[in-house]
Amino acid sequence: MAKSVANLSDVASLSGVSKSTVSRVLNNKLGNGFTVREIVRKKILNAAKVLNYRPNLIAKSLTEQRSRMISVLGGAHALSDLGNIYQTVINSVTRIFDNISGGFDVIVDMSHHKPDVSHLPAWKIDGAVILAQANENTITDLTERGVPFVIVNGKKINGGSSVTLDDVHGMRLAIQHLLELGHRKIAYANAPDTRLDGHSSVAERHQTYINQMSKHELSPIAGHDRPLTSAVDFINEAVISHEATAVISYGHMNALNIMQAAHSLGLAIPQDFSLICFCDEYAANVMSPNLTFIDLQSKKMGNIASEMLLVQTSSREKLQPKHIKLQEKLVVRETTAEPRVR
Amino acid sequence: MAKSVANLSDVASLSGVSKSTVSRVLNNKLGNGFTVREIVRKKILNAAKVLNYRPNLIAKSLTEQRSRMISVLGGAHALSDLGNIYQTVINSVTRIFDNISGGFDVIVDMSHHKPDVSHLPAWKIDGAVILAQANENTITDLTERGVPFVIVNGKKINGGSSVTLDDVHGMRLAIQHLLELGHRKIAYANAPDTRLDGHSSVAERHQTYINQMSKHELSPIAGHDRPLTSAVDFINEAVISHEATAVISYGHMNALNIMQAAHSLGLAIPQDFSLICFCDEYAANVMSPNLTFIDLQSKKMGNIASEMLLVQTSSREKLQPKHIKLQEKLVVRETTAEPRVR
DNA sequence: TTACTTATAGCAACCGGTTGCTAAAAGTAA
DNA sequence: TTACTTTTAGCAACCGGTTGCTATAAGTAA
Repeated sequence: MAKSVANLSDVASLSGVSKSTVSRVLNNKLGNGFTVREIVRKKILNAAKVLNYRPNLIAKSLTEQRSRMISVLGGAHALSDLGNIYQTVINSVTRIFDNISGGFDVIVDMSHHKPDVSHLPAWKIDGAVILAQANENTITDLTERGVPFVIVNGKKINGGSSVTLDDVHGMRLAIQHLLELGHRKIAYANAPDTRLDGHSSVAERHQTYINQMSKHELSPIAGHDRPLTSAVDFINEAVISHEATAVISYGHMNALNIMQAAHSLGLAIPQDFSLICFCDEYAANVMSPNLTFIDLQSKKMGNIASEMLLVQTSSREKLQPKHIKLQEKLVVRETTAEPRVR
Repeated sequence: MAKSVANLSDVASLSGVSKSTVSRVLNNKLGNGFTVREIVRKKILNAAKVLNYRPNLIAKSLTEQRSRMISVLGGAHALSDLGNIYQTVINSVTRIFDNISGGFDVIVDMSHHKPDVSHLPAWKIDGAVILAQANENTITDLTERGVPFVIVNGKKINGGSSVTLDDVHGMRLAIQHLLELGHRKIAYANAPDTRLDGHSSVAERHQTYINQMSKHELSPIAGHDRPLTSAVDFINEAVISHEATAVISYGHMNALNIMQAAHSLGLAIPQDFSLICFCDEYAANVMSPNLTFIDLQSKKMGNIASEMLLVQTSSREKLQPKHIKLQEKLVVRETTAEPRVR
């Protein structure tokens, strides 16, 4: 066997017609001044099957000037925490594009790039989903090449669409829920240090916590303004010393640590204090007891991002970018309750 | 602006030489009967910079007959559990290929494929890493196209290399450790139902548990032969009714559930029972208290797989596949101790 | 039978690069 | 000055497809 895989010419010579005829038949591009007799058509189809012909997509995209590849940039974020929302986003993006007829391949970039280098793959892509953020070079690159992109859960950028979350609203929901249960001493477990540098959620949730507490004439509980490093220390300070009856946690990993620490300190949730955290349904579901949480709508973000990208890639002219902000939702389960009377 | 991105011809005409000269200069393919004057060289380099020229990798790989893409198949496995070993494998594979000079792009396939369809992307790839398993069509495809591949933590397959774990040895280590501490009633928390259908680790760990117990003339504790669905039920049965003093857990998610359930039942670890689980360092590190675990060597698997693939892709002729089996290791931390005297 | 349509299929250029080979210019020895 | 090397760079084919246009065969009306 000289060549392991057959190409168009092989099919053409086996069926005794020209390359162009084979191409048109296999791609069903009849009409437009071109036809074949049924017998020729059968012969070509048969030859293709016999030779196990697969079009070389590289050659194809060279002529078509499109690759049918969608790139997800920043996939490494999905590997950084146990079960963060980006995993869910990736899941829903791939699921949607997999089901498009005509088939897009979704390729996820997982590399850990230098900050000053474009993240884009060197080949042509038809669109990109950016998780959280991408460096400036990547954006420039995208813009220059005219590749449509959608940012998921990150800052809006000129030239691209975005789907973001309303963290202010989410924090309000959390505090309101706790207030309604009767809590007054509400602590906040801030993001750990390792969190994506300066992701807006860190500042927004924290700032809103402060604002809302002050709006209700309550004082923030000590510990809110430092990254959470030791959950045990945090509980000792906020819950034990300062008598907080509820804790709002930046994310599910914080919540996990706090739950474990509470147990080791002999505290029960929600009997000794209530716990509420920001995360998505998937993360909340694998924890026990079932967490009360502010739903980060990750699946919905993925779906919307995909739809937006799909519209842009299939349209011939360049469309105006769209920006969508989703409302976070409160889901009440087992870790919040009325405060114990002390 | 007619064209958004410059191509070889643009650079050629701006610098007043031919395409071929530009190609050779930009790729540094001098020698071999070809040279340029320094002045021409400078001119070309400059023109390329001015036009912000980027080679079209699609065209390039068409002629070079290689794409410099490595595909990781079965990435969806990495999204199924919180922090499973495949995340670590993906991390180390991308890290290694990113650092190769000449640059490989690692693209991770995350889609949820039908079982009867090849997982391979439709374009040419230079190599593949298969996480756990791939369906038959994918393997056939790989073989026909002559793409070298390495299976990580899955069954060996003719035509490809593999890196696997010795689960028998791992389970022996776990049991031996517990025996040495003085445990005699050792329970096993089997994989949950949702675990990759029939992954060999499920059967191997379970079977070895049975064999080792019997070898030491001990009886398996009830519950070992059913998938773990409710950790509370499991503890009630194995630890409370049957007085197990130690639990070996199939994976870290089991362990997490068992720890939470233990707390809710008022049992302390390791005071009331010891817990040991199969997982990798990453998963073990994010749990508290620090788990005693059988280290699944995920980073090492990723590294070895990458090295093997690298050798195969860079060699001209087809190399003999290699199969490597790694020893799992016992890491003793805080969740195992001598059994309490009852 | 002739003239004009319509059906059928191939030619050849092109997508954006790479590379074997050849041609022209410059250098060097005799 | 002539003859032969060496330096320098371009021609054109090729990778594996797509597609506008044209050529030929067959069909139909007059």
